[in-house]
Amino acid sequence: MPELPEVETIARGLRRSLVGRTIVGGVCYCPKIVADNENRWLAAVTDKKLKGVRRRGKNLLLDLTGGLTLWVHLKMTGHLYLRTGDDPVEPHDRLIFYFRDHSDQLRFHDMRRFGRVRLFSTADVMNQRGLCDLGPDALEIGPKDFAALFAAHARLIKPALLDQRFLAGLGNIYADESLFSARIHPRRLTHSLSAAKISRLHEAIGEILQEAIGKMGTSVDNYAGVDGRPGGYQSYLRVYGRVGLDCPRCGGRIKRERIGSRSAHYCPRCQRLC
DNA sequence: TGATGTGTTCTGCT
DNA sequence: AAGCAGAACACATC
Repeated sequence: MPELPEVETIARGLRRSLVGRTIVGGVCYCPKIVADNENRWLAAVTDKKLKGVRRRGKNLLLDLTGGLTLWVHLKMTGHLYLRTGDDPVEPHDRLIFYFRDHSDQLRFHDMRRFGRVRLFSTADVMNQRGLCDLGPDALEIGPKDFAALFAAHARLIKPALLDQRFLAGLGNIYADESLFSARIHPRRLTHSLSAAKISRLHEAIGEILQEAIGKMGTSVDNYAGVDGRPGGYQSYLRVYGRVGLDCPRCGGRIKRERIGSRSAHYCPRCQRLC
């Protein structure tokens, strides 16, 4: 499940491999993914050059010449990767862009078809729901704004961290890992945390996201970068997916519990409620 | 065969 | 108003 570090890794891969290149066409095998008039849409990006790639939370914005921006959300099982014209189309490839001068292709692959690739004018794209209502980016927010954000809301911290309107970029993996690192119980209320805990959580989120980006993301459910290489952070996970194993910090037993209708992994011994 | 998990949006409730 | 619960989406995996 791509979260901020995986999306950032993809953004960097695209910047390295495709910025400056011109799209000469495309094909869509799944109208739902483009959520629009597929033919008009693909025709509109033909002969446009990829100018740059931006990331907002878990969203990717591919800025094209002609004042156009492709908005990509990978949701749970979306992938973006490079192939050549010699590579056979794979079963869940949903959308393929062709590039000039090479046989290179950018493919959007999505087993479960929750992902979206949509085209907007660059001026308009940030007004769309899902972008205009994003909270501050988890990697960019400063300590003071972070503390103010938590003080301003009274809600369970785990669902808050997953709410992209509250803070943008974390998903289940990094939310659980960050709470573990800061020794905060996932049921704590946002406004009830001490200044020291808030500060520690802010640091933990920054450290964990940066470290995960350094490892090119976490590969669970087949995540891989645009070059097809899996990430390496899965070896460093301390609570996510480790139910019943020993806590690496205190030796307690890691628990999984439904909190806010999502699974939360934590150590009940070193992440206390009070 | 059927339950599960996953991100987001939507609806409806308190 | 704010936050929460549950449903819906789609499908491989167990």
